[in-house]
Amino acid sequence: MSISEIAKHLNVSKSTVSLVINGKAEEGRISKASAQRIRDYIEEIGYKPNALAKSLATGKSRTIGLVVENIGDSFFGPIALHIEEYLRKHEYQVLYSSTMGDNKLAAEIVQTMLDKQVDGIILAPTDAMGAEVERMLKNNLPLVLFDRKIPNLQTNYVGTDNYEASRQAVEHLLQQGYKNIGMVTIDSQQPQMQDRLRAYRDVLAENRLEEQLLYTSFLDRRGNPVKAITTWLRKNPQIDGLFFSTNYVCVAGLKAIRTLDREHVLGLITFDDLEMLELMRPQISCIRQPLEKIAKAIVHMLIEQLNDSGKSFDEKIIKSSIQIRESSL
Amino acid sequence: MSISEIAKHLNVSKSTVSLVINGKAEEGRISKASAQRIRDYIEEIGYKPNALAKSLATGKSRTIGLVVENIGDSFFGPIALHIEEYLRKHEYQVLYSSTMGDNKLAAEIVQTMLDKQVDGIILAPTDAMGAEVERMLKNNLPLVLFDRKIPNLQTNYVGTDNYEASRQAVEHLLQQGYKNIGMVTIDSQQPQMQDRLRAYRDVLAENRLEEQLLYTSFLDRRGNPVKAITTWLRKNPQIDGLFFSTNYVCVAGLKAIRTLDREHVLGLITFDDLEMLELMRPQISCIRQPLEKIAKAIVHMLIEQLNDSGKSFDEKIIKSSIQIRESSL
DNA sequence: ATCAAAAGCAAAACCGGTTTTGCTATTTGT
DNA sequence: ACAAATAGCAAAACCGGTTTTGCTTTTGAT
Repeated sequence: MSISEIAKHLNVSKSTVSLVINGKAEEGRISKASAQRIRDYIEEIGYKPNALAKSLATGKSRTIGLVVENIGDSFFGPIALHIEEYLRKHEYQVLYSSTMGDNKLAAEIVQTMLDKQVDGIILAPTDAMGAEVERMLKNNLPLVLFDRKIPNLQTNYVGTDNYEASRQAVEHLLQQGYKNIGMVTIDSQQPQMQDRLRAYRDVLAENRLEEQLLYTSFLDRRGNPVKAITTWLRKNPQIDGLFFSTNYVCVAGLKAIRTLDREHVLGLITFDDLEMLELMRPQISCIRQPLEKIAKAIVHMLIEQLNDSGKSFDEKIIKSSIQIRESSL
Repeated sequence: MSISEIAKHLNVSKSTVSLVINGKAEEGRISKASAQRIRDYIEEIGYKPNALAKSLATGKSRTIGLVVENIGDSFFGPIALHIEEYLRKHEYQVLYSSTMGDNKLAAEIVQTMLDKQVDGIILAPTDAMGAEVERMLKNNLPLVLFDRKIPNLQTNYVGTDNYEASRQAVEHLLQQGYKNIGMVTIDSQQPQMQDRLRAYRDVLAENRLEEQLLYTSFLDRRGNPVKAITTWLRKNPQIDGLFFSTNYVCVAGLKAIRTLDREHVLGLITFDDLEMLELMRPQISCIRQPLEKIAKAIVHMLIEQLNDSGKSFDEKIIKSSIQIRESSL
């Protein structure tokens, strides 16, 4: 049932009904009697406005686009949950998509969201989204990047202290007495991955140790990360400590180690916590990003920009904590 | 830039532009020359139609509402990913929300989605959503329930063979020689949980064994499931095998077992696979639901109803497989 | 040469709302 | 008693599209 039908039924005009519904009876100078009559009828038939029509008229869709790499991932999934919960408090709903790291797909997704007139976008960009992001900025679209930035571009951003936390992780392994520390990461230009890598390299260089790096690919189906890590570890038996750059690399790494049955000689630490990690024996230390805090900061930053489009860009780094779990070395 | 501005610029009418954009130049009898001129200009300025306006006019939003329990969960997250991917093939986008098992919240979420004129809804209902679901059915809204049904209500539904798979799980433990098999589940009326429970009871009864049941609550924050399970196991030292009813119950159970340092005496099997499960020692068997297959079936069923609103309700049970991982008994 | 059919498009109506404008009837002020 | 102010609302314009209708003009057939 539409507003016009209601108006017709009550012998008033659309505008009158609309004003009453939106609590503008006063300023629209609608008599209390008429207002009440309209409210009663609305209540009686359980009228719910068509949000599309409303959005078209007001220019506000009360929908936010959330673009992540993979909603099924143990980092992005919970982040998405918290983002959704915080956004709900501000009466926004979420239109989401997973890019799976695909630039072309990511660009399409963003475009579709813009077509659907989202009021803002929360984006974990793929590594070549500069053009899309610049377009959004030019259109003054409320936008918050998270997890990773676009190099050389000023935007709103929420992330963690990738470099510092990674340094601590690697230094922890050194303090534990491991001498040949390897790192497994993905072959990606994403800035957060580069920072984690740089931290590893810096710490090793400062300690005059040799790097043992393995890049694995998770994107194309042909690559088998577990196998790659297994082969690499077999070829480098001197490695006694490992730093994984992110959650799914860690899972692949652990599988590889299991194959080799060498877990007892490795000191392990990974970026990102996984709930099951604390159950593993030997235990695996990790860098834990405070997911809820990150989500809160993202939403807060977005809401600020929604309320003041002239606001200058903001950047918030949320510190991660090192979760030490002693391996039974 | 809007269609009217384009029309004005080219000295044609809105309708002409619209017809050309939508590939209806032929049937609208627009000359090839005009059509090309319009197409060229569209291309030049990179015009993208306002999807809201389009939806309002056509009555199709090309958006599907996806309501899950928790998008951060290792079952719902990956399911959501696959649903999104399949829906994209049909050019639908996803508006999602997590209910966290809250009936009131779930009802609100569904209402907001309906207000936003979603073309259909994919729903893992909370345990008291009968009224909402009936309303949607009455409105002939394309709807697919999954993971759990509403008792006594005919709807589209995709799920797994909870009862059969659970029976196999419990029987597997028996075959392994475990004599006192307990079950940990949530205190919920959700039909899929009831089916899993019933299977456990039936198998035990058939074997004249005594039930060892623990219901834990994950909903209210005050309950501490790990502690509850720990206490229960301590009080029942005779238990030598455990069946967990779902993924997060399993995680809590494993934590409890770790506290007791009793893992070596327990045969374990859980509903739902977790990627890290295969890495645990001792290994934990599981019932693995084929997530991608389930997602595919859900989307297929929804698309069918979108294309034929008169279609009768369908129900698809996707078989789960038992993933046996031998515990080092 | 004449008339019907078809081509080519403009205009208008519609989707369901919001917001501004403008008209009439009643108050208020003097 | 009369003008000005205000109350109360209807009507219209608008958001940005789609779709139907209807008006000219051209083409084809006889």
